[in-house]
Amino acid sequence: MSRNVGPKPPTIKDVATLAGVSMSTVSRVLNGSAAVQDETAERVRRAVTQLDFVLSASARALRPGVRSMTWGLLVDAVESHYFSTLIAELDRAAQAHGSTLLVSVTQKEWAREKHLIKEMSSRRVDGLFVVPANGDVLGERSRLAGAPIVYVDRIPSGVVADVVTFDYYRAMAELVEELWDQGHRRMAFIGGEVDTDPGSRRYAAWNDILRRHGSTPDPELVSVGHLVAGTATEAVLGMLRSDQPPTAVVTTTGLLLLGVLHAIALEGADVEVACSEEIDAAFLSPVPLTVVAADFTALVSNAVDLLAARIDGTNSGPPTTKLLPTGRLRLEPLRSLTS
Amino acid sequence: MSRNVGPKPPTIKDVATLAGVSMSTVSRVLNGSAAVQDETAERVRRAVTQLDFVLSASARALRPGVRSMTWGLLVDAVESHYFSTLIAELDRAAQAHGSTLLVSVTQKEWAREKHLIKEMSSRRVDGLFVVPANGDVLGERSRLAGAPIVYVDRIPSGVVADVVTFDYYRAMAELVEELWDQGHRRMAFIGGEVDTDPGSRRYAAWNDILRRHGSTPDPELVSVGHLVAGTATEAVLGMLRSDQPPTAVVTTTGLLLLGVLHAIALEGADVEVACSEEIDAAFLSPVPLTVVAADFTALVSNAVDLLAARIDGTNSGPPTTKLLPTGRLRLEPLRSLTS
DNA sequence: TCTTGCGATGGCAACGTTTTCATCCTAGCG
DNA sequence: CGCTAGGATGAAAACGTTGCCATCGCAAGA
Repeated sequence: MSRNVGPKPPTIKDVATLAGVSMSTVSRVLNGSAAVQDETAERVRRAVTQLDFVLSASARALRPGVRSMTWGLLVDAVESHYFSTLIAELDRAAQAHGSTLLVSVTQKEWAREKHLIKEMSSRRVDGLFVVPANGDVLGERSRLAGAPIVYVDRIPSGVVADVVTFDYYRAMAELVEELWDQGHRRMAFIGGEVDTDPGSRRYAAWNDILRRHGSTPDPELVSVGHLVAGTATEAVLGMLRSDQPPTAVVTTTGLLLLGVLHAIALEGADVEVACSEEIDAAFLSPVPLTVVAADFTALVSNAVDLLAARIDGTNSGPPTTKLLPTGRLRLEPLRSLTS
Repeated sequence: MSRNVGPKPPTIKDVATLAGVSMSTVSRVLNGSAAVQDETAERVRRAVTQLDFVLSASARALRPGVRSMTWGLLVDAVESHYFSTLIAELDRAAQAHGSTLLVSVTQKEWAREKHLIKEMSSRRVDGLFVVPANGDVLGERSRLAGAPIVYVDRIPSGVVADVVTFDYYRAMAELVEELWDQGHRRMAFIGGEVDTDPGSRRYAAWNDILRRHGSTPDPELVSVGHLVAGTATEAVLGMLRSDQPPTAVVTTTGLLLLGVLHAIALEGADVEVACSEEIDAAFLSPVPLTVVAADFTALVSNAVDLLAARIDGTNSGPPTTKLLPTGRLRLEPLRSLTS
């Protein structure tokens, strides 16, 4: 049970001693917070490299009013392409800004999100990006003090807060409109969670557009609550094998799209498919596909600008919600089933 | 430019005052580090909830010998399924252990990896998981003191360190052997970076197995250095259109597999494909597919056990390298091109 | 009754920084 | 030559927490 003690990391005091100056001077050189004579500064810098010294973020964070140059990102779950893209873009943006991004996972549990917000705050991140989980029934979210928060992609329930997300309602509305224009009258809807954002916005759009055209969605063709691809596959198989199969299938996430395509490939069915998210294997689809193209770079740059303005106090106005527009991508199958 | 100052978060002193005890007692209650009378403890706990107090991780980390109950994960890049799986599993494991996982991205740059290791150490994480980037020519990696490090998935170059990875050499060797046994004599190899781990292990296996069978890989059928799917697609297209097309294509990552399948789908070619990584859209493949199945749960639990033992000093022996075995998955196409 | 021992609690130093304040030195000016 | 202004540097007080040590009170044993 020998304690694992490597040689303790050097402190600012060690650097000071080696350079023959005071701790204050070292601090000034490292932060550029005050003028230091060139020669002295050079000596300090040499000592720093020689000792391979880095300032202790913990000790630094203790002083009030000091930026940690660290941002936090709380993501609800780590499934799909969508999540990697978000992290990659945010990390790039943070790096460009000179900050470090720390990521953690809430597993879609509100209790965990709350805990992690506190945890990150206690590590004194300058600000937080959060993909909110559901479950805040007591409106606690609004009472979370500490670092400023920008909610990303999902709209948190029952709180006025800074949010940046895509206009998922409009995106889905356009998908359904397009299918309608193509003449499809028997469309199926395969969805995930529809009580919570952004599933709720997509589901609402689906219903609204059909009703606007005087059509009521056939309950046989609506199947929601899917959390994995497998159940979506089964649902679609059932529909395709019925006496009145759909001519088009609308779905929401990339995960479910794979499930849907699986069923279609198994049956060799000839239906049109539309999805609210992209997937990178889209070119393998056996049927025509329309997907919503979301510009994550725009999402991230909006979120970053907003958070940065909150952090440095440039923006102290009321919370804002920003809905970003989306594009659309139509893909014909490379190898049609019916060829 | 109004400073964004919310009401300062409460300190342990505030809790002590409210509960009518000393700071020491509050600390004892919160850490369970010593006996406190039930009634007193209860009063403290009430004060804590009333003030919504959380210990400052920064201040706490300042004391020597105190665990932060935080682990760091440095990942080289955020592409592909592989990466999400790793994070998800590690996060689960950390949570089960009672620790928080902080993730950051090295973007495959050694300088950034080094900086982030220092950064995380300065935040006093108890230990680090690192998917190493390449570029450590000076052997600096071994001189990184601070928290214990377990390298994951990739073997860092030129350093003796704790590593947990899959046996990618064996996995690739088995793939090639299997194709050989099936009678394939013109196999193509599409690879990414082959100078660095794990690409180098895979490339070596490919070469070794062919040579062992007395066959020399046809240079026309070997194309490496692909970083995106597009170039792989072009390479495979060229091969398929030549007068002596391959009968099988071997590739390494999920990203490249998609590129390969794209070419095959475009040409309507009838070749066998093998890949060293899984993809979730495998069922859409137009041709038979053999993929290596890697058990990430095993990878993570091995890494976690190792790190935990290093942290609490249970294991202070020399560094170990662990190569985990892999499985194999054969998938017939749902809808064959030639049907 | 006096002592001893122990359980519960409080006081205080230390952890590694930043920053204010004071001090020192030098150059410039009368 | 004397005085001052100002630039460079050092000393020391926080920041919020933990752990050692001291103190206090009370019960048990002599």
